[in-house]
Order: sequence, then C-alpha cells, then structure tokens
Amino acid sequence: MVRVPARRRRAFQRRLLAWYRRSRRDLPWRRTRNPYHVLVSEIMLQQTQVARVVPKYREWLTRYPSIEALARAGAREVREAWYPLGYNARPLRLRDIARAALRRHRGRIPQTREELLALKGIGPYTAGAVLSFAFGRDEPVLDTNVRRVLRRVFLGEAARPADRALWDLAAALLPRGRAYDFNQALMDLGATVCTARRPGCRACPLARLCVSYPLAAGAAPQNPVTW
DNA sequence: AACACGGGGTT
DNA sequence: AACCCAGTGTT
Repeated sequence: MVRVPARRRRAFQRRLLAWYRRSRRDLPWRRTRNPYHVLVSEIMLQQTQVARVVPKYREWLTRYPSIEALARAGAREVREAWYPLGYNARPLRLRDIARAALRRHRGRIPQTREELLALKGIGPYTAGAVLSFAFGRDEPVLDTNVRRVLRRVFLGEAARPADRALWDLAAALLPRGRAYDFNQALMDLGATVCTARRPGCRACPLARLCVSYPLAAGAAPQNPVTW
C-alpha cells in the first residue's frame, strides 16, 4: 500500500481542483448526467482519443436517442454507425447492454458496481466512470491518464506499480462528495499537462508535490514513497 | 500476467 | 515505424 499523509493528500486535492476550475475542457458528455449518454461516451472512449469520439458521440445520440431506440437496432446497423472507431465488439455490447437494461433493470442503467460489472463491455474503469459521472457516487476511476499521473506524482517515473496499488491510491485521494470533479480533473491533467510524451511540468499545479518533477528539473532524485 | 482487439493521430 | 489513446475479455 502507498501511504499518503493527510497534509499531502489535501494539498493534492486542492491544487488539482483549483487547476480544473480554470483549465477544464468543455466536452459534450460533461454537459449531461443522463446515465445512457454517459455510458455511450465511456464505451466510445475506451482506448480511443477524445477528439475522435466527440463527433461520433453526437451522431450516435441523434440516431439512438434512448436505450429503447438502441435496443431495437440490428448488429449490422450499429456496427456501421460505430465505424471507424474500432474495437468493433463495443457497439454490439453497448446494444446488448441496452437490451439487458430493458429486460433486467426496468429500462435503466444499473447503479451498483456489481450490476455494472456483470454487463459485457463494462469493466472496472467504466463502472467507476458511470457511478461517479452519472450517479454522483464517490467512486474512483483508473484509466491511462490517472494511472500515469498517480505513478509520476507518488511513485516516480520508473515505478511499475500493480493496478491494485493505483486503485487503492485513487480511492484514498478521493475527496468526499467531489468524485465527479476530482476524477474528471485527474483525467484532464493527464490528457493535457501530464502527457505520456513531453509532459508540461511548467504548467502543472502538482509539480511541487511530484516525486518525478525534481528529476525533470535536473535535481537529485528524491526518496521513493513508502510502501 | 500476458495477449488480442481497430483505427487514426503524433512523434 | 513506433508509440499512444478516458479498457475489456480471454487465456
């Protein structure tokens, strides 16, 4: 386990949320809490860049404005509507989720982690995203952005932590009642500042807290975080 | 733990 | 020609 002192945790939360207030991206799925809309965006965003998802997300919701409309669609049709996003099992699973919602959940997207994970196409990331973004629950997310930010800030660039440790860390850092903004902020920071290549440490609100930053600045390596 | 699964943008 | 991308399901 990674232990984070309360003082450092609060500084992390405060700096991240303050940065997000002024620097967040305006994305279409941040303008709704409709669980179906949120789910569509999250399935589309699996291993797929935001810029490529935005137009397809709008088209999809025009063509399939409701769970019922999607549930009625044929396999060929949804696959064509999905092209060229790739990972073409996703549109079929999304349609099957719509059908399962109608048959087993009164036409609604389920609101518990267990029920969400029981649906093919929804894994730990997407379950956390739906719970925090659509239902306002205090649940962490761990995607490629969050994984990179937490690894760099708390463990160092060279660390190869198991997912278990990063999920625990994401959960431990979560400010009560602020999961929506906190999770979005973490992903935004990873996507726009703490990028995989050429991270923008100069613009990073967490640089002063970051284990990796002293290395980037050419200073002596800092002690690794205690496990 | 490792691998397959799409396709397009970036370096 | 690699690398990367709001991961998931299957060995």
